[in-house]
Parts: sequence; structure tokens; C-alpha cells
Amino acid sequence: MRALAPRLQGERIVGAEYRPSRIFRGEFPPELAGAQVLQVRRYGKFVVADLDRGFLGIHLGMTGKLLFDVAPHKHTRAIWEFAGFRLNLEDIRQFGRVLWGERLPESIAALGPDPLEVSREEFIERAKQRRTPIKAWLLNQKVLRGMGNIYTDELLFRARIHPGTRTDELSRTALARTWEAMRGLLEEAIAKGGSSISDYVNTAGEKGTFQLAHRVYARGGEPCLVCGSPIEKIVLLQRGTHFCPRCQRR
DNA sequence: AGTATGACCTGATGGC
DNA sequence: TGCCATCAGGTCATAC
Repeated sequence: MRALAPRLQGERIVGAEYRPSRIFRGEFPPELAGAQVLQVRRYGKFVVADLDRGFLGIHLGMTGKLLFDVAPHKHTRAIWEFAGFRLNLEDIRQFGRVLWGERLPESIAALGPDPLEVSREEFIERAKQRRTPIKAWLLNQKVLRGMGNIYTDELLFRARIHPGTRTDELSRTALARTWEAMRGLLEEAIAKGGSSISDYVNTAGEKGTFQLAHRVYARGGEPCLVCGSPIEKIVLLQRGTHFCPRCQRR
């Protein structure tokens, strides 16, 4: 976002090329030639461009990338031409999505609050009303927009909470700790450009460095940095889940 | 309400 | 430059 928004803001789309892919869900977006980009913002896991004639929402899924001025290849799914440069949407696995509309598409608008904007009280109250594992709750985009598998595991380690703990069984103190851990983690991760596991890069083609600060994610079998116990890797909610069985209690 | 399972895709990696 | 299984930053639909 840091490189994306300033580059696009105020620019006009000259033309677009869309290639057949499931990320479009059966229908290509309009040409958009002449449309001006008013603003580009992150909205959960979506990048949303506010245009002078509607909205374009892009979800990068697992392997999506937005890259400036690279040669198109077989994983290029969309190309937006601007005056003097172009923006490619690449997505190997096609788990991404491109949405558009004259209004912000409902599936984007319906997402929960930003994790950095939700108040501690609201966070606690809403958690208390649910009885699902804290990890499932945090990953639910209607609860909070933007939390994914890496950051969920990392923040639960920092909060010293077992990922399978039911939200309604967590004390207010524990939930407050989770909220604090979430904020601290995200601020640090954003400052470091995110986590690059294999292929994630920003628009400048650069990797983030937050993966170097991971304390549990992808560290199964390695010693906990706090207590030395081996980090466990289990499957919870069909997602690889990493935690310290000694530090993280139910 | 919540959980479990499989599907959707492609590529990397490791064992044989 | 083989073959097969497993795994991956995420949803999504369906069945219990």
C-alpha cells in the first residue's frame, strides 16, 4: 500500500486487459478507460480503489501480487494501463478475487472492523458473545477484517492463549491481553513490510521482513523463545496452527 | 450456532 | 532431466 497508493492516486486508467481466470468469478470488470483513481486503500485483505465511477476491490488470496511495469506472463490475470506505466495483477493459484461496482461491493462492505480501529471494550464484548475457538473467531473476516493465519498464531503466542480456547471462556483480562497483542503485532508487522514466506512481495518487488520476527509460525519442533519447549504444530480448523504448549494455556 | 470436509488452483520440496 | 505425496499468507459450499 505504501508504494501503491501514492503511485495511483489521481491517475487515470487508460485501458485494461483481463485474462480468463476464476478470480473474476465469471464476469470481467468494465474497461474503465478514462476512470480516475481518487484513492487507494487497504480494506482488510482487499485493496480498494475508489474511482470517479465506482469501486474496484482486489483480494490477493494466497499468491496474488500487484506489480508495476513487469512483462505479462502466464500468471498475469489483469493489466491496468496508465499514462506512462502499467499495473499487473499476478496470481499463480487464482485464490484472489476482483470485485467492482458503482458502490463498494457488499461482500467488502460487510467485513468487520479494522483490527487497529476496534476498541478494547468492543473486542471483549463481541468475543464474550461467541463460543468458537479464539483462532476461528480471529480469522473470521466478519469479526475483524484482515487477520490471517500467520498473525493469528503470532498474536495468540504473544497473548499466551491456546488457539483452541473458546472465546466465551476467556477472561476479560485474557481478551484484553489478546487485543493489546494484536495491536502491537500488527503495528510491528506493518512497519516491517509484512511477512514474506515464499513469494510475497510489494509493488516494488521487495519482500517484507516480519517473517524474521515470527515466534511460532513455521517453527514447529523448534524451541519456544520464552520457555524452550518445542513449538507444536497441529491442524486446527483445517489450518496449520503453531503454538507453545507450555506458554499458551486454555 | 458451530464444526468438519472437500473443493478450488499451482508450484515447491522432499522422499524414493 | 522421474514419480508421488504433502504442503502453502484463503475463502466457500455443503452436510451434519
